[in-house]
Amino acid sequence: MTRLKLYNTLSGRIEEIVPSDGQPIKMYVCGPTVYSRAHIGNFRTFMATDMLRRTLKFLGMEVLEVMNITDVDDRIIQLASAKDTNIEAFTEEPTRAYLEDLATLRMEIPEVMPKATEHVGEMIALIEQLMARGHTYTVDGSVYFRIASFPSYGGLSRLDVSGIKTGARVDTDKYEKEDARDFVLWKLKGDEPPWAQWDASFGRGRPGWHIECSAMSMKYLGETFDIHCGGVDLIFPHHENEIAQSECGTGKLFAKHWMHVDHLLVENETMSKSKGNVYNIPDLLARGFRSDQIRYMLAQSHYRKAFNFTWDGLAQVETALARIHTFWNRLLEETSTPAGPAHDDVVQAATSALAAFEAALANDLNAPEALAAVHGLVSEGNSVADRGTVNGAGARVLLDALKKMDQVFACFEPPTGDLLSGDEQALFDARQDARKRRDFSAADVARKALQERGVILEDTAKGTRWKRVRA
RNA sequence: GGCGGCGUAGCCAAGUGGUUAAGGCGGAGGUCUGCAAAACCUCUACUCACCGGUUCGACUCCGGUCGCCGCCUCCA
Repeated sequence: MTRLKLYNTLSGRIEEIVPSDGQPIKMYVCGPTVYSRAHIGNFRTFMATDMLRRTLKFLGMEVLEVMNITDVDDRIIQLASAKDTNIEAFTEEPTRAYLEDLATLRMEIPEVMPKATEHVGEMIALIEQLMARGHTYTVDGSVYFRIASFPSYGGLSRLDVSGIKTGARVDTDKYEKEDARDFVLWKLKGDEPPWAQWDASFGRGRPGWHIECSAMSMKYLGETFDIHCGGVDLIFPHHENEIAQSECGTGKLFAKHWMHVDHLLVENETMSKSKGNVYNIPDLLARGFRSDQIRYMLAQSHYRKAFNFTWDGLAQVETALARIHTFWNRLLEETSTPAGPAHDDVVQAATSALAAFEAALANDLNAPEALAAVHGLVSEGNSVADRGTVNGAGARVLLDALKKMDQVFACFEPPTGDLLSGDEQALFDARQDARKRRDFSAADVARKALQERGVILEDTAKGTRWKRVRA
């Protein structure tokens, strides 16, 4: 079995992912905070983790993935209060929208998607454990983690935390801490509404942000698990804090492997509401792009490199992906060609493309290189098809290879189900009639009319095909 | 200031201490076609920000310069 080699933030090296005997690969992804619709930057990260889990499966491994839904946080409480509602009602829509977007992008649904509010008990238990082991202190009823009690703190981010001095930063928590590096595990009941408070042995209040990931990951994956994923911005302090509270709570190694996905920029700028460049999935769909094109765009980049989203780039994706779709359709048609064994060069093309594809992904999820293998298959396949040496069996071999690759990219299969409208169908038929009469000027009029509606025609030996392009 | 990353053709983007520096988009020419589209063929970086160094040999390793970016504070 080919092993996946993945960069590990913890060691700073590329290391193999090896499942514990008989166990699935256990991965945790820091999921969305459901206070508004997730944007394409969020999905850049989640697309990378989707590619990770699909690659693991492609390489023959089982996967157990947990992705949390953060449904308690200051923004949520604030927004829900302002709307005179509560957490459950307020987060319902953003959560639904998130799941809808995941489906749109054909991301596999993680095996477990726990909500923070449903795991406050586990968080309290972990905090009690930390208290018992002497890693906490309490100020005005709020419980803090004492970083001084965890000497290896800072190992993930390689930050010299001693430089972070008390009072050296703006403390938005408005709670007093012994040391600025310390972080809150439990916030004492303040002026938040009753629906944002929970009872704990150490006082009524609400959990800090970091504790939920520790509690939920360990509940479903065990105290030590394989891969922990998230955006690069979470390395510090979130993941650093997770490690501290988890390892101090259990005395065991928390996550073996840390995968961090770099950010997405829009036209070379960071996304921000003031710039008006924060796009979400419905925004892109509204511009006429299809979900498979959006998926291809997000999946094509290397996860450890900043990805620059541009409208021009998305337009380039349209053409590149159309080439693959056209090839797929061509193979479907060729499979009905008379049988006989597949030619050697066809089998060879499929085999070597698949090998290159697998090797690329196994090498730290090198998506661009994997895509090169896909396009290589398309080129060679088209080439032999043009030479007429692809019979039904050969086409099936090529299509099987492409389908195999699509287990990871999930956007190579041409969109189906799209139909011509009545008007369009009438124009299409009229053109076919005109062509039969060899009245080509009439035929071209019909084609032009269809083109203006975004329908492009292709006359082939097996009939006339049509496809829709962005108007 | 500290830590880290990036700079490859018109655009996007891989890559390696040593044969012709992947692939896609775009462009040029050709084949095919009623015309197109699709596809195929040929061409499109004598060069990998710049300057030094190490080496038999560097785009790939080291040092420096310039430029861009991220983190050190909530953030995918």
